Amino acid sequence: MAVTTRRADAQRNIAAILTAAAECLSRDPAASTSEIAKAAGVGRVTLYGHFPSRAELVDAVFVQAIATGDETLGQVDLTGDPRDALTRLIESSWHLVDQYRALLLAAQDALPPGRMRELHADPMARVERLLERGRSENVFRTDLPTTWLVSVMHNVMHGAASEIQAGRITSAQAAPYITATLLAAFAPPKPE
Amino acid sequence: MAVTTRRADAQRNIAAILTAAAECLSRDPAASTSEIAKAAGVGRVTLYGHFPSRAELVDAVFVQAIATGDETLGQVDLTGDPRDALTRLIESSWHLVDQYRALLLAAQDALPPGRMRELHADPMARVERLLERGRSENVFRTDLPTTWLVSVMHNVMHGAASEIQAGRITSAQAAPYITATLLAAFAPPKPE
DNA sequence: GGTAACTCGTACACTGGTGTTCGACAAGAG
DNA sequence: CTCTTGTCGAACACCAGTGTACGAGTTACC
Repeated sequence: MAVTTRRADAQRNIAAILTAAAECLSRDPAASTSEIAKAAGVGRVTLYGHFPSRAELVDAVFVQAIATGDETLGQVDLTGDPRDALTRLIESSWHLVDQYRALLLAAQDALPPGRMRELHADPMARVERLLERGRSENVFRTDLPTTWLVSVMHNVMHGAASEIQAGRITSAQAAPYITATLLAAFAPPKPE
Repeated sequence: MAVTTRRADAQRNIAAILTAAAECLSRDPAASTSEIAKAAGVGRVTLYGHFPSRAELVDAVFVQAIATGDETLGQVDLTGDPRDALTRLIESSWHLVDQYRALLLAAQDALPPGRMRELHADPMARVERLLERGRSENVFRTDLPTTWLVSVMHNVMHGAASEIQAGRITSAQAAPYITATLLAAFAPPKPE
């Protein structure tokens, strides 16, 4: 974008808008630009001066969230027994999902279809790589496509987030539930 | 509802609106009352004459869908090995989910929170009963709450519906994937 | 201190839906 | 055949949000 020389206060405002948007959208996925601007201590016009539309703002917020999230995920030790590695990865991923759930909903109906998946490419590749390794070591099942397993992981986590929001389970219970469920779902089918 | 004496054409129109709404909402969860009225071959005013608000219309459509769906589910044989019974139940449920997915999204943001769950009570009880039986026969795991297992089933199915919509799997593949995943997830943990 | 970049509030146009009102007209029930 | 019930279209008020235009004021930069 050739950010040649933004004035200092402009940069400060952009940052403020970004973090305010993250907060507001996490509280209410349908938060309006007015709310966000107010929360950022900035006029609505200023907001539109930096982000041409609400959609692009949401996109920017989401990009940032993915970036920091993916960085966290990058620090997870994925070596050793794939089952243990997956447990660690789930733990970390779950925290992120739990945290960014509402933001994700916001992105879902503000961004063009496919954009979400595009942005999730890196974290998804991480999971896929681990699953592939587990498959080659015969500790994960190979009778279902890897992409399906990734999808299951994704949906179980988001389902857990819904359960929490509905008050049926607590955030603390969720992680072990998810882990227990997915490890069983991903194990090779019994020889029977 | 004290349907004392509706005139015949009124009843016909109500039915037409209901089925038209089901169609429209299945195509586009955000379908407007104008679209629905037009599809029903009825004036918008007539629609409002029978349903006080869009929300109540969506509710009525949803109630109807649940009723017919639950009837279908009632015909599934749930006796014998719980794993086989679950397979059959998944098969039937999956068809319904696949069919009514968009309608469900419509209900999600037109109905007050909790209403959906309320309407899902019967089909959910059906699943729970089967799971409980399987648990008592030691073919389903007991280390996780039944409600959690129900939630997993729910989310895996809806995840599959998303995958189909995104064109990543086909409707035919979905059922066996779901079954294979859930049977593994619900089995008792290995003694190890 | 001059200048360009930036911000602010108010106001406005536009959009797309919801729900209501009106009066004229059609159709079913008895 | 009449009267009630229902229907129709067009028009309207309303709402909430998005994005734009203007002009005056402020702030950073050199």
